[in-house]
Amino acid sequence: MVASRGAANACPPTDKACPPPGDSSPQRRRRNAAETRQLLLAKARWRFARDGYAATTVRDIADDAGVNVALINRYFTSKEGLFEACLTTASSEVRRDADEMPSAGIAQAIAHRLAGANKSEDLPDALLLLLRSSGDERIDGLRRNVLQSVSEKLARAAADSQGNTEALLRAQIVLATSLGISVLRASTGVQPLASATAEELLAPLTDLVNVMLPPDQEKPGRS
Amino acid sequence: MVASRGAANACPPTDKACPPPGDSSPQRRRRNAAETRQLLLAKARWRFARDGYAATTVRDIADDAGVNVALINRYFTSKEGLFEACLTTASSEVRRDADEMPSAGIAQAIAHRLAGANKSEDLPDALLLLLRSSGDERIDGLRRNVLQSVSEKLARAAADSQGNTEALLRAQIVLATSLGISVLRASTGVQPLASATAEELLAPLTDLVNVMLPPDQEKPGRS
DNA sequence: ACCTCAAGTCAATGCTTGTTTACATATTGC
DNA sequence: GCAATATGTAAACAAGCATTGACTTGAGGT
Repeated sequence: MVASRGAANACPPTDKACPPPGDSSPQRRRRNAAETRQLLLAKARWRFARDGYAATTVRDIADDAGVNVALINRYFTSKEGLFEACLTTASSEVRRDADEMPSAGIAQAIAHRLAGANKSEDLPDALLLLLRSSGDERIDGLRRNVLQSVSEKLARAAADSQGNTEALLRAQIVLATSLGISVLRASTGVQPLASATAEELLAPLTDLVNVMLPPDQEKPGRS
Repeated sequence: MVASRGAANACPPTDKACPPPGDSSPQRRRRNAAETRQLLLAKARWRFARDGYAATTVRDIADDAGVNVALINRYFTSKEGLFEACLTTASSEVRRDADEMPSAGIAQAIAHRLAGANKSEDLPDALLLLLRSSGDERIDGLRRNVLQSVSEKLARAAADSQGNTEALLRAQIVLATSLGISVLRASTGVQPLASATAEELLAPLTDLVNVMLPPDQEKPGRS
């Protein structure tokens, strides 16, 4: 708390001893630009999603990747460039996922994505990234665009007719639920939500999606 | 983007020209410890909730309050102490609000809180603060405790019988929805959610609460 | 085998940050 | 009014930050 003299910052936001997953790269050629670029991207994405932009230092990312800090500036020109690259890849993942969203079984898809039970497992990180800001206006615009179009796709996937404003609002509330669950799971250990499996999430989310994104035109009964 | 040489940080996370509300304090005695302490607390809470812990500088807060930076350390001993003070006040507000939650009309209460249409208006900030971390384990424990107990209260307010695990999970999902809506409204301008009024939020939230926190024992029908 | 250039490292550099020390000034009890 | 003290200010400190240019080192073509 009170360092003897002029302690600038005594808060490691994430335990250094908790590195991003997938640390064991079996055979990695010692010098391969494309490979280390991808590695930096993956580690950065994990840190940014978990700790936010400001709390993440480029040295942390470089250490996670096991390379020198200067490579970040070489491959991405700046910390902000790296963040933008992370956001771009995450955005396309989320967009693709929203495109593949089936009209039936939306809740199941969401549950599996949130629990990270899917093949990729890093989709929760992609969602979290959409809530992190670097402070740059242009990059924040990207975030807003993704969220907007995903919510529109979600609204259309349910009731594919008119661009009803309330349908869009409801879709954004479902999106807010997904984001909120991601945040709660990642940054607070609230139980039982934090360690709920996809199967356990499925039942509540099914009810939620059914009532918020009604496949038929008429609203559900409101007691 | 690329400052000529050794530019450390070129990212103002929040526009300096967008100061916290309630800037006009009509008559303020020039020297009043309790008053400036409260002022610092209010401005800090706004910044922390909006930009997060790491992206907020003590100089920003002091400038918002119109006082010298050193006063933060005088009254709160450190930046982290100030953050903890913010979190403590916000926690008690959220706890009190959860206590006053009526068994009927939960959705209405949530909608009004989220839209900031209530008297206090700063409850969305209190919710956002519960998602912000300084990296300190002890303070993060406070956050977790509040979220846990609020979700338990929420679960009991709906179905006040058994401490069913699934009921708790559902309550935490409702909490996640509230937090997600707060974040989306505060940090991304996604429309129509960002500028939805309490009245517009009411209908969807009523459906959501009715299905997620069933007042009766039997589950709603799942198609 | 060697030469070359990409891939990676090292050691500053200047800036920002949180914090503190020394100083100024208003307020209050007498 | 006058000291005593609470309240606020200014300047400086040390550490950490992102960034950069000059350097080493390894892989691949000839």
